[in-house]
Amino acid sequence: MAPRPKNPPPDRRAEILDAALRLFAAKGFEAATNAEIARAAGVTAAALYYYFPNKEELFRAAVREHVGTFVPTVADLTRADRGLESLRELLRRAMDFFTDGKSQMVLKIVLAEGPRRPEIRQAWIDQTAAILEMLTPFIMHAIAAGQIRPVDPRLAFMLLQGPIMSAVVLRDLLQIPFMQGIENDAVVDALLEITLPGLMPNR
Amino acid sequence: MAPRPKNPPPDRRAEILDAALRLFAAKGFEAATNAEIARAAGVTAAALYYYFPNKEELFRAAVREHVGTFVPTVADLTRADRGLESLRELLRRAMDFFTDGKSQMVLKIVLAEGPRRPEIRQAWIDQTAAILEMLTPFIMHAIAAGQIRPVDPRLAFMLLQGPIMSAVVLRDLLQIPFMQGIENDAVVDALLEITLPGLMPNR
Amino acid sequence: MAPRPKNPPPDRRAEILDAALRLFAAKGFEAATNAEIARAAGVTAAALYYYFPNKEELFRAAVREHVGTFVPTVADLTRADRGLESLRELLRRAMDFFTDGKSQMVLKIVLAEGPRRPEIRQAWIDQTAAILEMLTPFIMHAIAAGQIRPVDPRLAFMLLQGPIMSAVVLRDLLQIPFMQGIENDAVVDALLEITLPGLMPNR
Amino acid sequence: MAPRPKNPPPDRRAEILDAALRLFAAKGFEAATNAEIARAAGVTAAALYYYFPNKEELFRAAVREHVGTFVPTVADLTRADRGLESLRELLRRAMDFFTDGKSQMVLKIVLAEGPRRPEIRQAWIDQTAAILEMLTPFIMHAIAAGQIRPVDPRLAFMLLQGPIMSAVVLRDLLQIPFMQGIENDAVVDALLEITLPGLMPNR
DNA sequence: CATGAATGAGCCTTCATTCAT
DNA sequence: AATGAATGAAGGCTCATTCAT
Repeated sequence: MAPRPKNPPPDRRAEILDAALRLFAAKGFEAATNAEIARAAGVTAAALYYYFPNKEELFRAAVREHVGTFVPTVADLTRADRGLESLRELLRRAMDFFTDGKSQMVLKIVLAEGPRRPEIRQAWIDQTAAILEMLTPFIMHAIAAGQIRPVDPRLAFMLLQGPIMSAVVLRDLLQIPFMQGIENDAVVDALLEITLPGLMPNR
Repeated sequence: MAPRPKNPPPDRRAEILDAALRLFAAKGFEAATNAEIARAAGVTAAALYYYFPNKEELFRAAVREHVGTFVPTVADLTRADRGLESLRELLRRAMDFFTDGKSQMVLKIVLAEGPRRPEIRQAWIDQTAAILEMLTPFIMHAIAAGQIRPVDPRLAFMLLQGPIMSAVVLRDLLQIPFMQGIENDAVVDALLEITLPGLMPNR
Repeated sequence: MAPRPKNPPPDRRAEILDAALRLFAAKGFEAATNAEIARAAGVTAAALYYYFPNKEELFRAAVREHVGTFVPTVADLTRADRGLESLRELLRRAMDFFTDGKSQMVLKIVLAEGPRRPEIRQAWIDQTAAILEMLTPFIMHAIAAGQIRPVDPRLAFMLLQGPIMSAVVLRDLLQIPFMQGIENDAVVDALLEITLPGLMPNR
Repeated sequence: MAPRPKNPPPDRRAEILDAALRLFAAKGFEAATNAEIARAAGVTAAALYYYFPNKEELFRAAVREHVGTFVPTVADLTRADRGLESLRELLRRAMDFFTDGKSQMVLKIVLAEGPRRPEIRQAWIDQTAAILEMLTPFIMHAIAAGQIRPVDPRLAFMLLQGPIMSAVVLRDLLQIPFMQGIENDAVVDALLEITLPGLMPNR
């Protein structure tokens, strides 16, 4: 007899996490109700308690699931250190990453709940730390190689990441009309053509 | 059944708005309860309804009170157009402004509730629009004068404002340990010495 | 110098009682709020407490003002005992009386609150008692005179008053469509031509 | 946090409706609180919201449940048209029906809330319409058969139903002392012996 | 594995009432 | 004579959570 693959095994847990992330991002932790999440996941509110001890944990799990996803990308690019080329690629990837739907959900959540929920903040801290730990030696190396001028790596980070964040927040999250129509590439190009040269050593 | 403190007739409305802003920033719209806000303002929850029709309106009023406060500063500096000097001053002032307690409260609220509350988003949009309307001609003028190279003013805005936002969000709102100890001046200096030169025309 | 008649002295108390009656009839005791009544009377809610000790008393006063107004009419007609002629006149007057706006307000209130408010019920009891006290001897007299057949005066009362009440309740208070268009006169005529003959002794 | 009585799974919904009807009749819609109703039904106030979307709907459901219960009786009696005999029976049944506890609750509610709540009024309208639709041809038929004299069926209705309503309202709802002790039979007899003969054609 | 039924706690809101002015 | 400001008490409703089935 043939194996019974049956219709795709409904991964309830994943479905719930998915619905949860969506609703937490859309309405915030308090305003998103268990009932709503459950409905979106196709189960009953009571069912949530089979998979998670409580709403708080469901929330954490949903966020954890997606925070830190960008770290491997950074790892790859810094490891294969091709200098400025890697940096350019990194900026491109970062911009694309934070333009993705799920990333924006997480970002929304982190910006909204991070300031008041230690665990959320911590998750973001961990992620940032991981990235900076890889980026810092990379930048130091570039400085030593005379490719960029000596700066506090944290400031360099802000200078490069800030505009990306600004673009995502103003254009996507707050949807400021004036900022609509600015392409991801335009932002990255501006970084590459303006900020990056500024970072280079005066000849 | 209803005694009442008397003596110095304080500005209840202002006190309530103050407490409201504080608590909304600290806990979010949903999590901040009327009772809490009232207590912080030294009145009863019922008193809130004497001054505002409901929680929602109190919230809006509290936010409106402080959104847009930075606009006059931009107006002053762009009007007295002293070129790059004005821009430098503007960056310094912006950094200081968003480091102020009240501004950070508003920022927290806007980042948290803006994506889901049209009125909040609109308030921020209006503010940004006002600033950009003054900044755009200013930048165009600088381009015409050959002081900076030709760029989309919106991208210039992102390049300059992004790092400020990044600093405030990462260092102050999310309190990422790695970012602690970075002074406002350092950020502004980095902008002035790195991004700004990058904006200048190639010699 | 001429007398100073000034603009009609605002009889606040009367205005308040008026507004109160209107609103109590329209929305019921609980649903009619002090603020509403006050607004309708052109004063502040606090002002009500200058004229009445509390909402309850205002309510009673408003009802008392108008309950029993029909008694004098009955008194006149039974005193000047012109037999059946008086009875006919009485029915006509009763029908007209309860068709009047204020009477219907009171009736609405009595039917709604009477069953649960002893004072209201009592006011109605007193009124009914007064009427029956005058009507009973009148009917007894008519029986003795052989004008109507011997019946329990209370039943006679029901037979004659019931249809009037039915008309007012069904047509005016509940506004049953089917009953619209029935004139007061038609009801009175039916009573005079049908019930009254039935009351007469068999020839 | 939420234990619960179990054992005989009683019909909660019915129990709630029952308690609701009782309390709404006794204290009116506004004055009857959810907590009270719930207590009377042996559940928590929150449980009401499991079965009904809100207080208003609970109210409607409770009333609807019992309005119109008398219609089938009328149907039976008019269908099996035994002329005046049927009418006599109908009056007897009507009197008994409206003397029943539940009917009086509903009547209280309709008289109290009908004038201000369209849905309640409508329910009563529908019921009355149903009855009149059966009664009208019945009366026309009796007229045609020369059993009663030609009258507007609506007036005939008032003449017969009015005294019943009067009896119930004055004796039972308002509990006017003077009207106590009047038996249902006495009212029906009066109708049969006085009003009915009046309705008959003059010989 | 999932649900239906139910609850306790708490929140927003309304309202009658007070009292200094 | 009347009001503005404020309150205490309560009410309707929501929601996370539980548990027997």
